[in-house]
Amino acid sequence: MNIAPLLNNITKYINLTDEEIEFLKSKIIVRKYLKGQYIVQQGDVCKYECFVLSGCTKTFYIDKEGQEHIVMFSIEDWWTSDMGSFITQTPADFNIQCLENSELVMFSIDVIEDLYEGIPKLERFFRKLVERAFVASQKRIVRNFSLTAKEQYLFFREQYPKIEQRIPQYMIASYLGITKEFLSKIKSQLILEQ
Amino acid sequence: MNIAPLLNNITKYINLTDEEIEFLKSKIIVRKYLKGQYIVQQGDVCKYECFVLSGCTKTFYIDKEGQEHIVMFSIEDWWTSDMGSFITQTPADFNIQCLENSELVMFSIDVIEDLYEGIPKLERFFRKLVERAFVASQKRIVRNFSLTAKEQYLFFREQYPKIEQRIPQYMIASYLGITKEFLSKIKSQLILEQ
DNA sequence: AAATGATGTTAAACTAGATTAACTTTTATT
DNA sequence: AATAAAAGTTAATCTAGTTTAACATCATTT
Repeated sequence: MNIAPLLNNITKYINLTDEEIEFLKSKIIVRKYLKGQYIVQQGDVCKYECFVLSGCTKTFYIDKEGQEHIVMFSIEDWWTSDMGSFITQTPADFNIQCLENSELVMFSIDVIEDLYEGIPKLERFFRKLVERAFVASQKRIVRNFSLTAKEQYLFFREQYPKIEQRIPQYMIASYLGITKEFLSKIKSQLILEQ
Repeated sequence: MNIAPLLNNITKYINLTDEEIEFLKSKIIVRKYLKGQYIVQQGDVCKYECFVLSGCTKTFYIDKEGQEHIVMFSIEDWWTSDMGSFITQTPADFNIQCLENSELVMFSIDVIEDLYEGIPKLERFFRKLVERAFVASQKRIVRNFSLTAKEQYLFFREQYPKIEQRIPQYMIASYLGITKEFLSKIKSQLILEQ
């Protein structure tokens, strides 16, 4: 198992000694999932924070009308979990499902706590990670309020060009909070315009 | 200056010794603002993370059409800042303005860094604080996608009854992402219903 | 008490995006 | 190659929420 991408990700924010890396390696689990498999199911407690080594996941929930709403996608080098469920160990609001065969590094609550004990610097790493996630989430709220559907789609396309190619359009529509029919209309408008 | 509410807030997540409390006290600044004064202005670098001892603030941005969008309110016992600007020390997306005379504990970047050095446990405290802020932000995105304006208003009223009473309706409309006219319509519908 | 400005309401006309439904294209399975 | 299933398109109709504009109420200042 090659966890170099994880180490790269962590050492963007903090430095690790060789012993710390060994300690980290001794704690983590790498797991493979097949396309379609669930990492977390709405209603269950989310047991892991995950780092994506390869593959792609979607995080979504099913509303009271049975409609699916995609909250985020995660590809290589991203973290994913239902953080609300994970930190409080209460039932998850979200499902996390693999859209491709994927390989993930899994951090259980116990492992995370052990790591914070053994490598206190990791507390800083995760603080910075969540700070950035929070800022991204705030910016998304802002976009939802001030951009039209077309503008949001253009933003998405520019921001996540790699994701767009790997994922069916109807899922992108769901992520943007619009119907697949309307996204289709936006795309045909964009073609006419250029 | 009575910073008991701040200490209470921190000791919800971590314990502090008497020396640590003294160290903390030696570092922080408490500042008073008048109604209408700005704590942060869009375009400036956000210099402080703030804890509200008393009063009330709104965090908002002005979009390209000159329209104001309120992102959050903060009252006693809440934290506020433009975190994106603060952690990267780049120009702020948001304004933070006092809606009432307010008293705030101000943490500059340097002070925060000193505190992390002197009281490493604070790293944990702020991690947990931001984790919760992130989860709340995610849940807000979910509500934006799956609730009607009326449902969102009812949720707001239930969740933040104290805030609703202190703030003009048109600001609540802005926070909910709807026009003041439509909120007015919703309210008159609610009166007819009961 | 009058006047000004800020806040809130009502109603008519409008629009971005949803819904429905029929159809086409692409991909996967036998 | 044939079939089925999944993904994407088009168009007509509908609706939640916006826009505009006129008016009403409340609070503050003189």
